[in-house]
Amino acid sequence: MDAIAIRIAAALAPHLGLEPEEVAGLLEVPREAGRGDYAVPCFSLARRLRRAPAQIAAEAAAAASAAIAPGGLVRAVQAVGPYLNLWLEPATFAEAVLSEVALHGRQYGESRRGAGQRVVIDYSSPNIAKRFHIGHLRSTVIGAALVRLHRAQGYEVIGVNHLGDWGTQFGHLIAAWERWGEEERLAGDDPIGYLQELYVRHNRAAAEDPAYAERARAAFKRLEDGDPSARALWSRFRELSLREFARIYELLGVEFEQIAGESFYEDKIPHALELCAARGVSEWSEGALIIDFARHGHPGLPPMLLRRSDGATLYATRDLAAAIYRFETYDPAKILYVIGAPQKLHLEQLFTALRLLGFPAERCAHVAFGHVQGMSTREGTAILLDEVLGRAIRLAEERIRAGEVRVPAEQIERTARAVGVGAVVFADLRHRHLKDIAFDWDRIVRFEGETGPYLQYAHARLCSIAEQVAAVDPEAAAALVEFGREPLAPAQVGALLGAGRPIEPQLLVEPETFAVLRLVGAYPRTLERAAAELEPSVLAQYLLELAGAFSGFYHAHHVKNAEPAQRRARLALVHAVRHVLAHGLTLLGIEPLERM
RNA sequence: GCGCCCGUAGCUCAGCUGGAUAGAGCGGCGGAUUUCUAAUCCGCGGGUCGGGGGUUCGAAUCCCUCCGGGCGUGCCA
Repeated sequence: MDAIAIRIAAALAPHLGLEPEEVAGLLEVPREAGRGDYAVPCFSLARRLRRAPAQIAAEAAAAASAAIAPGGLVRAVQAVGPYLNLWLEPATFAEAVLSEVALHGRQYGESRRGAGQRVVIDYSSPNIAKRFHIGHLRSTVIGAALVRLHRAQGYEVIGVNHLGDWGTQFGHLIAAWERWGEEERLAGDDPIGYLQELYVRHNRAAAEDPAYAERARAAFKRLEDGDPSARALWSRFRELSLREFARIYELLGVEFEQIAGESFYEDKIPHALELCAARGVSEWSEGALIIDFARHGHPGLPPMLLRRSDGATLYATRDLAAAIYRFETYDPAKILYVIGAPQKLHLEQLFTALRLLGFPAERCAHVAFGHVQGMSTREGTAILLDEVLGRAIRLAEERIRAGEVRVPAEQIERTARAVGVGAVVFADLRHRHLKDIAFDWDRIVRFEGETGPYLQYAHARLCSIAEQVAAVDPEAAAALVEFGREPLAPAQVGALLGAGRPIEPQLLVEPETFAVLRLVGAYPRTLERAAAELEPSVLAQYLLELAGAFSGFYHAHHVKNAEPAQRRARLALVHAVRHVLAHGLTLLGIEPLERM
């Protein structure tokens, strides 16, 4: 919980006989005006304090009201039934919030909660030799956001791209190549498209004629057994794919600490299987090696296959070897699997297997998301990510050129890219992601309303205000030059804020201003919650609220044309909002723009 | 068959550790610019929170059940 919440809670905590941290956890913003700036519902305290909620609220309100001092943060406390409603002194609140921003500077919002702990995040993980389609976007952007959110909480994060670069699918590919492969086409300008075509063709053939399926299985077995020609082909296909993916990752601003596909764990599989055998977890059944969970106290869980009857390993085997490797190599506090909801059973099996083997499986979590419907590579119905991003960027560029062009000519391309990508990324991150979604062109490349470009626009506007204020009032800009940048010492903050100082908080008291400050003050706890709940959408929704509140302020009040003292105070607000917006957007993987 | 997930305004979604009169955006209609970016803002209309039952002082939120949709369920990943 952040300093602001604790400061607010501190006014009530002693009268409730609780610690400020506990009260801060209960703090909420009443839905309706007239019920205070904040409220503490007392229901959950009833049992602990052994009194009725309404009585708790009434007594605490009476005691807290009596203790209110002029100039303090809390201006009034009122019990309404079981609620403890409180009104803040806007000037004191403004000072409190802006002090926090000044104190932490560009690190405002971050914490060291996770310091000394490691987190492994397994995300993106596309299959090689297939095109990157819109269904792969989710794991990539959610995973990348979780990586950044955890770093902002002080964790050491190892982002792993667990490429699908092994398995029977390569049997299909190799078999297809050996049957139909044309060297010229692989050397052409769309090698991945060609590989995918081969794969699809072989898969279809296998569906009708079991002989093809058999050849695919045999080809993978050869690959796994180290057959040189199979290996050479595989390695070539893999290189071509990585080159293709690199382009997309660059566009999305995604970097991995480790690109370790399933093949990386090939030589780690024996260790995993030995462990299973040694602990008595695995057994042979119908010629295959399995873990029969029913015999280990998990009656409802279907068995997990570790080795097929022909001896080849499976996805599950490699995932198990990967998890063991990660536990033994990194000793992580968390391992997150950012993988679609359809794989829930598979991960449940994996986690249960790890527990049976004696690993702390409770540290593993499946960050699941609904799949994009109708995206099948095999059926050729997938919409390519390239296509989506390309279209979004093109539309963004048209938009920039259509109106009054504020972007310098040499920046238009870059800006269009940021806006287009921002729209697509935000469209994916803005909601909780368990529900399946139907792909919709119009929705994903929208620039108005609750979108990425809306946030970028708010940010650009903030930059523009700051720039223009600096032009008309260089003294104001100079006075605030340290605010929101490097973290400041308390004495420096004191010199910056207060009556007669550069930033006078008593000038930041209008309702629209208060609404903005309340959100700025809530940023640290929002980041904490987004990371703890593994939900980038928590941050996305918050940023929409903040940008909305700022737009309300913008239309109600002027910065540039205000009186000098007022202008400085509002400029500080502008800096603070700009910082939070830029920081939050960056965490989501969206570039904050200065002009658009 | 069994298991899991989802169902809130015409559409897309917030709200879900139970709590005050269920909120946004899009779309529709009507407005706002002699001043900092109209990719903005303000207003209006729009809901038996899938149906039913239960627990509770109180249910969109928890439990049961039914309906609808999706996914998974031993040799794919």
